[in-house]
Amino acid sequence: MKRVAPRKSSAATARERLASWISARGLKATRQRDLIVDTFFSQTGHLSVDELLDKVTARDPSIGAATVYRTMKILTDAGLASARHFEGGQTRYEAALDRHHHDHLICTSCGSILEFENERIEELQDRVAEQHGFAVTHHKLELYGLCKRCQEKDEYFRKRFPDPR
Amino acid sequence: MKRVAPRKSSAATARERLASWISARGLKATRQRDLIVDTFFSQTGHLSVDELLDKVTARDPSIGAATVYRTMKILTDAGLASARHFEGGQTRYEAALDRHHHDHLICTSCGSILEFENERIEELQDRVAEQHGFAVTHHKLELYGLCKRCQEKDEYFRKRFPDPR
DNA sequence: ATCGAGATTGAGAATCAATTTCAAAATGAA
DNA sequence: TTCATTTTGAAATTGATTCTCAATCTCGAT
Ligand SMILES: [Mn+2]
Ligand SMILES: [Mn+2]
Ligand SMILES: [Zn+2]
Ligand SMILES: [Zn+2]
Repeated sequence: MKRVAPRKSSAATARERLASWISARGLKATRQRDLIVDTFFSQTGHLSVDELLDKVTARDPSIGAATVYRTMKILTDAGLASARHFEGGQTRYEAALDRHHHDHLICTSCGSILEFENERIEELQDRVAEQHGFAVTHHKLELYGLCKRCQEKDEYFRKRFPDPR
Repeated sequence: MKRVAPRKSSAATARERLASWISARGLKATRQRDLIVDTFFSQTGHLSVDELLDKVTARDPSIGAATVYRTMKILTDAGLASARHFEGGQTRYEAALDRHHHDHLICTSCGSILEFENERIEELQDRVAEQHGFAVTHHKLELYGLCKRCQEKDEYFRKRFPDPR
C-alpha cells in the first residue's frame, strides 16, 4: 500500500521559516503575528494591507493596523512575502515561498492581476543592463490594460449603445 | 551660402501646443503657467515637482507649489510631459515632445537615470499580453541597480578597506 | 513558577506627497 | 469696461504608511 509522504503546506513551511528567522535575531513570537501570518498564507493572490486587515480583524478585532504593517514588513524582510507597488493603489503583498520571479498584467478596469514569466525578456533586460555597464539588483515589469473579460464587457456595451451623444 | 531652416526649439513648440490645448478647452493663459512651463522645458532629465518648484521660485518666489502640481498635470494631459513613478521617491516628469517610448535604468545609489529603447522586448511584451487575451494600454519597465560609476566607487572602497571587522 | 530586560502592542500623532478648498485676483470675450 | 469664468496661493485635507509611547507581553535566566 503506497503512502505519499505527508506534504507540509507551504503556509506551515512559511510559519516555520518565520519562526527561525524571528528567533535568529532576538525577536519574539506573538499571538498577533501568528494570526496575521496565518491569515496571509491562507489567502492567494495580491493582498493589500487593508484587505488583509479586514480578514484579520474578523478573527480578532483587537489587532491594529500598525501591527499588520509591521508583520508584512517582517515577512518581506524574511523573504516569505513580496511587496508589489502597482500603479495608483496601495502596496500589495503576495506569498514568495517557492515562487519564481514573475511579472504582472494588471487590468485597470477590474483590478485583476495576471502573472507571467518570460525568460527571453529577462535575458534581454540583462543584455540592456550590460550594455550600460549597469548591475541590476531587481526590476519591475508591469503591463497595464484591459483583461479579456473587461474587453468583452466593453464590446457588449458598444454594440448595445452605439455612437452615444 | 547654405542656410539651415530655422529650427524651432522644442520648448517653443511645446509652448505653442500647450497654448492651443489650453484655448481649445476654455482654459486661460497665465503668467505662472508660462513661467513654470518655460522653466520645465529649459531643463533636461527627470524632474520632481520639488526640484522644479525650486527653479521656479528662484524666478518668481510668489508661485505656489499647488500651481506647479496643477501645471504639470496639464502638461501631462496635453501629452507634453510624462509622469514617472520610480521606486520610493516622488513623481518625476520628463519632456515628452518628439520622444519615443523608452524605459529606464535607475541607480539606487546615486539616483542617476539612464534611458533605453528595446524593440525586441516590446514585441515580447505584446506577445505575452496577446497570449493572455490582454489589451495593453501602457507598461512600466524599470531596472534598478548600480550604475557603472557607483560600482567603481564600491570596488575602490572594497580594495582600500578589505574584510572589515 | 517568578523575574526582568527587552520586544511588541494598539491608538493616535506624525509624515509625506499630492489634492482640494476657498476667497481673492486675473483673464478674456463681448 | 464688464463680468462670467478660470486661476491662484495658502492652508486644510487626504490617504498610505511610519513613528511614538505607555502599557503589555515574551522568554531565558533564576
Ligand atoms: Mn504576482
Ligand atoms: Mn525617461
Ligand atoms: Zn478586467
Ligand atoms: Zn549611481
